[in-house]
Amino acid sequence: MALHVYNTRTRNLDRFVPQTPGVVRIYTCGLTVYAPMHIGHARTYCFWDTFRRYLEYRGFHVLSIINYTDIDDRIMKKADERRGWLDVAEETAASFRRDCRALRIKDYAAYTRATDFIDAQVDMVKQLLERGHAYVVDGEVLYDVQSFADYGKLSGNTLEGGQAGASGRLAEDAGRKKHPADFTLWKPSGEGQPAWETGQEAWSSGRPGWHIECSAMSSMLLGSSFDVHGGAIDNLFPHHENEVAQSQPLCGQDCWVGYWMHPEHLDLRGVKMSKSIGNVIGVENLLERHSYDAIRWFFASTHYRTKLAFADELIDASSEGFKKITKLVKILEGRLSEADEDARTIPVPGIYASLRSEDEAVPRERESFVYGAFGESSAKFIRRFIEAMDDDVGCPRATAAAFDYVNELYAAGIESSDDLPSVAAAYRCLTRHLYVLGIELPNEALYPQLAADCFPVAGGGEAAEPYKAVIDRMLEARAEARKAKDFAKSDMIRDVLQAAGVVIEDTPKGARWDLGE
RNA sequence: GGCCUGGUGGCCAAGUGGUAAGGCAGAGCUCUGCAAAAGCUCCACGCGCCGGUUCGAAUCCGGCCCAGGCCUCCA
Repeated sequence: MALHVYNTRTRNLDRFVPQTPGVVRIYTCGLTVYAPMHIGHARTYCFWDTFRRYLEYRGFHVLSIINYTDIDDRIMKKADERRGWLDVAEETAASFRRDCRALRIKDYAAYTRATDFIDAQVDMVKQLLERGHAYVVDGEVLYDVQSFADYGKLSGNTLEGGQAGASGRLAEDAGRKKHPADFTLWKPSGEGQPAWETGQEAWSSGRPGWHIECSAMSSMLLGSSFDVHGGAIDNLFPHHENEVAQSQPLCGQDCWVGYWMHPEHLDLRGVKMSKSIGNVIGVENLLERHSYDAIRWFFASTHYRTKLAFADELIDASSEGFKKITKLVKILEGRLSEADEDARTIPVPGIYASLRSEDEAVPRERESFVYGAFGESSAKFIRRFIEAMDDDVGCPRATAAAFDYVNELYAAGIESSDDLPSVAAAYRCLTRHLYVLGIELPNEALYPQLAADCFPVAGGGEAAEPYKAVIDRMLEARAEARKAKDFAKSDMIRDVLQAAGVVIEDTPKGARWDLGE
């Protein structure tokens, strides 16, 4: 099976074929930068990051851009005499970047700001007016939805239906709008608000409407037609519907955007998170309570088009299982690090290539994951992983495959295996695939190719060094005491270490220790 | 009023015609001086309810019940 994704445009699971072979162009609707990133945003952007990582795993070159809506009433409301609206926008954008990095969301090729593309937006409004898709009322430019036959096709909201609930505004807009669904392309700015000159008589100065930004920026940077347009489910209507109405008539292509993908929302115990209810959890706050990898694993455990029930206890439960995986990685890392480079080198390269099907883009791995004692398990895991991810980015099945893989490795005795090349192959296989899910476990010495693609580690790992010698000495003393069957003494030593947060496990090869959480 | 999801074991969650993945929690066993870790075994005769199609349905069709979302700024 080749990669397929659910396409909102066709309401179908479509085979994923980018316009330019080997290159995927993605535009993602970003935030309106007036408040910091919250847990819901985190889910959305973690999904897009995983999607991007999987495309890259599959051998595609990905060009993805994201926007900041930096001109908005809510931003201006936050401004005061000390901080102008642009400062508010910039500060919020900077915090978004920080939060994204903390979640290991890879950098986008570009972060566009709506106010940097005013000219492109004005130009687009002009064209829409010329083509008869828009009209001017009192200096405001409105899009004429009835001029676009396919209006409503993307979201399923037809112009005929859904007017009852809008009756209040209907009266208000009567005589101004030709149709209640007509939306703003450009509007005059209020008193003291930022305004741009357009050089037009009928709509000389003002600011852009929300929908025109994304249309203008995406087409300008990615081309008149591109592969994937993202955002989250709430953007489907009206935002994406309106974007199509604006862009399709001007793009000169049969189809403006090939694939529309809409990740579902996250909700808190059945209640939608919203600012009015006051149950918004910021990313910063979340990261104080859970590690980034526990969060990403938790996100991966539910399909992106399924509503995700969120609660701290659910992340805790999920990370209980996940720990078993990261723990194995740590154990393997420890064993491999102690060995010479020669002893752990994987001798036969290129076996991985045999797992590819002919018609697929070529994964860039050159490492031989499938090797030696655990090769069978690794091959099975890779097949299941690809099968799951090819089927509409099926992360939950990919995580299940990872659990089974890890269980098989444990069962095959990898913990105490002296066949280090085999251990190294499994280690790479596991960490490389966790990487796709946003779990980064880089080790410069053991897997430099992967480490090069990971975020730099913020030196926490070395903190234990000064204590290592002391702990090792105490464990030696404990081993002697156990040998002499002086269990009172050996348990005492263990208690002391445990009180200090050192977790001890006895293995056939001696005691193993780790710093607990 | 219109449009649209979803209801799977104590909890989370996969699974779109072939006889219920995975995780958490729970039980027993093995190993161990003990503990920890790991392993093994067990844990939904049933997938909201009622009908129907089919050799066969959690999966398709019809009806019903329930929960939720969107139609207004929202990831």
